[in-house]
Amino acid sequence: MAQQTEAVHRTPLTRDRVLRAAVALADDIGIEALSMRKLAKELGVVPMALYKHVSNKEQLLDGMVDVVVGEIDPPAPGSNWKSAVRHRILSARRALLGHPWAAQVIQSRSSPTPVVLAYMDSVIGMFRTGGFSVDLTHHVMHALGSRMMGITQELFDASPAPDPRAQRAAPQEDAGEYPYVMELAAAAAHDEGSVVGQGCDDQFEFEFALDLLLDGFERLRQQGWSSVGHLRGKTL
Amino acid sequence: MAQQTEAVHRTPLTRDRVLRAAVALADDIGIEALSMRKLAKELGVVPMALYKHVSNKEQLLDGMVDVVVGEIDPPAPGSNWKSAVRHRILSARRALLGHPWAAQVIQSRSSPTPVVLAYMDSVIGMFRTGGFSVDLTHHVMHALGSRMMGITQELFDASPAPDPRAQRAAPQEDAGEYPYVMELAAAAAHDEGSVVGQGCDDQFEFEFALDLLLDGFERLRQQGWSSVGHLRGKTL
DNA sequence: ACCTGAACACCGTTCAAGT
DNA sequence: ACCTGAACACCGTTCAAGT
Repeated sequence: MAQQTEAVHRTPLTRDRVLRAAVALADDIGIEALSMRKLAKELGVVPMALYKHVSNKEQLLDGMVDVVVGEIDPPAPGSNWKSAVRHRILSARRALLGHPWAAQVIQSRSSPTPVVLAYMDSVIGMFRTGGFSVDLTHHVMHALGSRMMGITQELFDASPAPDPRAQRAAPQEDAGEYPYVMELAAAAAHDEGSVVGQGCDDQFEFEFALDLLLDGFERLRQQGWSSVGHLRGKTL
Repeated sequence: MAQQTEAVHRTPLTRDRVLRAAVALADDIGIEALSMRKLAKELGVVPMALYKHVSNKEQLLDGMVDVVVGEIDPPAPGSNWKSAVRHRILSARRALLGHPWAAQVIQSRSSPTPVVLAYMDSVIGMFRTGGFSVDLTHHVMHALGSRMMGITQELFDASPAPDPRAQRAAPQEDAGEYPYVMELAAAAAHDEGSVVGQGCDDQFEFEFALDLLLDGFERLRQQGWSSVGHLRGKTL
């Protein structure tokens, strides 16, 4: 115990070591259980020692996101815009899936770090060099939203959560309520041939939505779409 | 003060009063500042009194979401599927915009309440009665994701956050870094004719992405699209 | 100048003691 | 049986006292 503390103290604490330890700890115990105090204990230092390398917990989370974004593959050169964007986003998704907490933390950040900004810049560049106008690129980036980072926002699960609370809260609507939800859930459970409830193929759903958007983008690009002439909230 | 406490005590505490007070308090002080203790003080009761009506803070948040979802307009009858879905989702968005914390809280819920499930069911029903197969409806609901609740996931802002930290963290890359981001930000700031930085019309961006998806859905419906024959993660 | 123990101002929730 | 004060086991962060 004292020996381990000694050994840990030998390698000096750096911002990088703090961030990597935070990522590993969050992977291990979950983001909601991650605290400055536990992280300090994991590194064999006193909690206050962390504040030499990250000014507060928010900056720690920023840094953790940077670690994940660093795991995204560099852009593959020499392909058309669509497959370039597609591969980059699917690579971001792969990086994200390695860290269950990452999607949630990324979405909680209030302003992008330089690392995130650099990733965005490269994606924007793919559209621009692929023949998208500044105007269209702008709207297309908004339409991608967090999907650009490989994040998909699923509050629809097609498996209405065998949650004990739901049962208790609505005793009379067990059987015939939510007929359309039930229909979908039943079909999803069936066509997979797997256990009831699991059902959905997340990767398929992600690519389905991504391709739907990319195809839409391509169509607008070919049409020479422009926001000029469209109704805007603020008139000129 | 004592008078007010007296008056508040007269009307008995109910789950509904607790939830409405929580919504009002979160609107007022922000979701991160909302605590069981502050909510109790606001209602003039001891913290533990809340636990008679919500079993823990998670269930309080569930209930707060239900209040917001309750503000979504009922479906307008007798229109085609696309305008029905469009209006319902834009109504959800309007409800959400009244409560700055709502989007974040909705996305943090692990399983839908009966109220949320009922809303989902009605949206699914619009697709089904509009001629969508169970299969296509399923994937289309996934593609909508949280946009179905009026939520858009913007981590791209087109205004690279005049954050003092970013300046400090990257001193040499002030000017020429992120050229594509800068190009977009400049164009967004310009074509609005407004103050630099504000730039984007969120409502326009939301509707742009929503219509892009709905148009894509319509195209697939007309084609009689089916997931059978498409590559899936799990082969049959 | 650096480092850190103790303290501050909070949390959500449990529980036993009071009515 | 109901209600609630005090306590428990935590937080992130400040700060003054030590080296």
